[in-house]
Amino acid sequence: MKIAAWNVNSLKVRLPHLLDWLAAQNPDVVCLQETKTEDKGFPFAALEAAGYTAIHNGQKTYNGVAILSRHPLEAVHRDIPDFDDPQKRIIAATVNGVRIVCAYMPNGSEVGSEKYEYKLRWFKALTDWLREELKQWPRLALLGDYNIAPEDRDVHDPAAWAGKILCSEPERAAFKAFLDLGLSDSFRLFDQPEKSFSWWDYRMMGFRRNLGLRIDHILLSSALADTCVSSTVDKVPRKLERPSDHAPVVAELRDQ
DNA sequence: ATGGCTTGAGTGTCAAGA
Repeated sequence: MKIAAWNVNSLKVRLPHLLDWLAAQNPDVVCLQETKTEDKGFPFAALEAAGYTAIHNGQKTYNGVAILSRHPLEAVHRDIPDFDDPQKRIIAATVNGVRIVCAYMPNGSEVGSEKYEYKLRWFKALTDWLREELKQWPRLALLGDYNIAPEDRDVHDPAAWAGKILCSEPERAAFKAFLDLGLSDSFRLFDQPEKSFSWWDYRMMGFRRNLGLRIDHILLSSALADTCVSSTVDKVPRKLERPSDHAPVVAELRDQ
């Protein structure tokens, strides 16, 4: 089973790229972040025609997450339970016995800001919920835009980013809390090229100069990590006209 | 140089992203 995550930065704008990418890569499951639309604006019909059923947790202008699948989606769940949050950042479902959790994690704006405090509270709530999900679903994948670069090697200029948003120690500790649940960063299960990133700033020719961060991740429970045969970043869509600033990340799982 | 692009909202210009 091939699973993927992609922050599309507006599904309305990126739908042609998404449809081309689905046809080229034929993933079984795709988790989308920043659809930036309500359910009524979601392109269910176009995705159905491409062979995908979809579920969406939509919001106007900001956020919005979706799961696309070639297989039936079961036990659909939206939002973090018992966490009061109007922002639509979580959708989950079970596909072929694998619990898929799609997350658009908060950006945080600036270290010390209100949004940063929200970010840290949000991560704590997600971690607490995942601990319970893992009891019910030992085969679990957490995919999406984490808005955290876990290590200095995930940052093009670690000195410039030291202590800054996406790289601060409390954020990295929040990422490590996922690992402490027994999840593995699928990308680091394999040898990877130096300076591998998943996001590049639109400004300053960030992509051409590879001034990026690796902030989009696929974490796998131990039962799933044992079946993982590859984990990569697909930079091809980032090279297109009018791209998302994020590239899709992809992991392949051996069938059980 | 705290800017630089892109998007959605809405039609002038700003918030938000990372």
